[in-house]
Amino acid sequence: MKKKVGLKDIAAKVGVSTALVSYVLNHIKTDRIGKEIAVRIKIAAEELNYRTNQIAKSLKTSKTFTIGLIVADISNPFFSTLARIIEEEAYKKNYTVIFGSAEEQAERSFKLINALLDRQVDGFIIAPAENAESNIKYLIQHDVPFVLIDRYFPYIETNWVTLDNYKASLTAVQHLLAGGNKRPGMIPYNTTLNNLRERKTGYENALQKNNIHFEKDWCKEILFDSNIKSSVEKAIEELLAIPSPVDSILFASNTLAFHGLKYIHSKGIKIPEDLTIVTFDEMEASDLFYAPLTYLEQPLLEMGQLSTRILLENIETKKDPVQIKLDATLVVRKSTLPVLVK
Amino acid sequence: MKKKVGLKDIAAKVGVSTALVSYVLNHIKTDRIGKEIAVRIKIAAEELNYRTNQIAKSLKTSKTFTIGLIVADISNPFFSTLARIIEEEAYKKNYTVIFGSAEEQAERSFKLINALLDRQVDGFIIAPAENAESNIKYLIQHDVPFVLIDRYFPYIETNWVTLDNYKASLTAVQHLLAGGNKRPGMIPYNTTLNNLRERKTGYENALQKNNIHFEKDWCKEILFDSNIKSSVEKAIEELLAIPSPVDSILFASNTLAFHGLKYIHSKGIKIPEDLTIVTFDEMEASDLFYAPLTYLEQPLLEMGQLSTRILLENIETKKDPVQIKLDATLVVRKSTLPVLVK
DNA sequence: CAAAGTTGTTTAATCGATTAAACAGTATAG
DNA sequence: CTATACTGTTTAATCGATTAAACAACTTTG
Repeated sequence: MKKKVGLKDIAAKVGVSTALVSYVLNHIKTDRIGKEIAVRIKIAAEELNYRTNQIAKSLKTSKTFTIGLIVADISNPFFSTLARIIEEEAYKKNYTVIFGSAEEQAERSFKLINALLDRQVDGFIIAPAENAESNIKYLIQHDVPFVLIDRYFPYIETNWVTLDNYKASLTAVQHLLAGGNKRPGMIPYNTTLNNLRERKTGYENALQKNNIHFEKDWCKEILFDSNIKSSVEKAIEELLAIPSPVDSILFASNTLAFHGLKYIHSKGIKIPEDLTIVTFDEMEASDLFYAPLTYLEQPLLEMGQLSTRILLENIETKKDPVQIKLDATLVVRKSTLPVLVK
Repeated sequence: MKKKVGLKDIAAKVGVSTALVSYVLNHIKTDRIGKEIAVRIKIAAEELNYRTNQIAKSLKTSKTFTIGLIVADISNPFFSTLARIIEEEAYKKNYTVIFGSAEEQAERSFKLINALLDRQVDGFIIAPAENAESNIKYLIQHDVPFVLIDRYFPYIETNWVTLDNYKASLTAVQHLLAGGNKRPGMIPYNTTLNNLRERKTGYENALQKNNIHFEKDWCKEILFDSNIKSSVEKAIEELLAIPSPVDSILFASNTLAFHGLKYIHSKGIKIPEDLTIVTFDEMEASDLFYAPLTYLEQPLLEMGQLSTRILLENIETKKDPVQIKLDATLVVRKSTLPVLVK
């Protein structure tokens, strides 16, 4: 690369010390600095196209104005949308975002965290993988500011922003019941991740509250790292094969719903006549389906902005942990249109 | 944050100079260093949980092992998938990725480039916005290594990796004609971006090669920053309103196809019986449609990996510009099934 | 008018590494 | 037995900023 312009070059050109240049360009001690020389320095900086070397600045100030974003998979629309929002919010505050995909693996996430710590990021926004508690504790031990997003660990006292998954499930099931369904089934994940478990709990408690006896055959968990497509197909098959089959299904994610829907469709099952469907997450893909899905929309904008703001505040000065649960919005579409006879 | 362990601490613990510690940990001058002391240094580093401060290292070596990724919109699946691939490839080589969304605005992209240059990124991978030539020239002037991806400027001699858009369109139109269509229409973008223009050129030349007179009413351009939904609807309406309407449509992107399909469907037009459809980009969303779309699949993995590798090579040592056009794969599905009578 | 305060600027240490060059001690060669 | 080469390690400069403290030259104050 070309040799870069430094404070030294400006100082030389104007005939002053680098200290003075630094003061002028950083608007420090403005009251003490000669007005005329300040102007000359600014002009020289402009003429030389000076840009401050953040690396040098960071070394001295131990602040990089950089945040690390670690998600399971940046190509997943949920995370990439968040990433966009976070980057935008960070950019406004002069921060820059480094990201990494941890692929749902705690070990990979640990490596990423360390790689970014080596680069002295000022803090992290993390959607932690299953079993990543140790990573989180590591950050706490090292006093690194961070905010968990989407997922959190109930016994670790820290910042997080997540959906109120329990409530969301409750809402969805209430909606199913209100539409006349008698035997709502669910396809959740089999995982220790708290946010996903709460989706299941919400479902169960909704049944309970409505005095519906919950049959365990109504709920088929999908292993997180299994072949999603075939597991979902098997799950649906089973839900419909029991003596009194479920009349509706709540899917715990758009991926599950996507595969489920394809299978249901291929079996000639009619939605919502034969089966009513609700899913978590936006499901634009079903816009083209004859029965667009009713879904629980997550407030991604709020989630991304809040987590960024909380992080930046924590970087400034240490605060008490903030824990936020946001509400999903039920977007009702054709897949849950009430059908009179069922 | 906790005070961090530095070379100095290791040096103090072992009773040697920081220089020696640095040599040992970086495997330099291994032949000269006492075997026993090397072991003691490594052990001490381990015990103290030493991690090198990349900022300090970068300042001295003027290398950050960081690359900047600038795309129009990281939440767009095309770019987020690329981002994932690029990050993965970079990670393998010990590089880290900083990204920014330029929102298709050259000005924003310029700001991002400078912000990342301030952070001394070693190079860039950029999907340039329309009218961003000046940004690119700026990088060339400053001798910053970079690779353009997806888009490029024909008169700027530099590295780029893109789809062979011309050929892809050609393939798509050939496919339409082979299926018995006589009047293929197209909905491309109205833009100066070369890659998108080539899609239109490919379409036109395909007609020419097959001795089909191209009616300009067969092609309705969509403004890049218009309200896509309504422009597409209007375009389709017009394509079908002419005396001899088109019998097939090639969409220049998945976004266009998505809105187009919704509209076509709402009008009760049958695919492929009444209208045959092909689109650029993956179109998983249509998996749930009664007629999944035939599409031109882009080799994202290759694109991402190649651009990353080319960039890293250029960072190592300056090379001659590499320019690569990759082939799309036509994935044939129901939307172009040959219909005998039309 | 001497002491104290202001003003405008410079000096020099520092952040945490890297690395060329120096150096002391030992081994080898002629 | 010098001179030379090698071994193992340290010294000290450096990357490009920041910033407390020093300083010289004026002003003000009592």
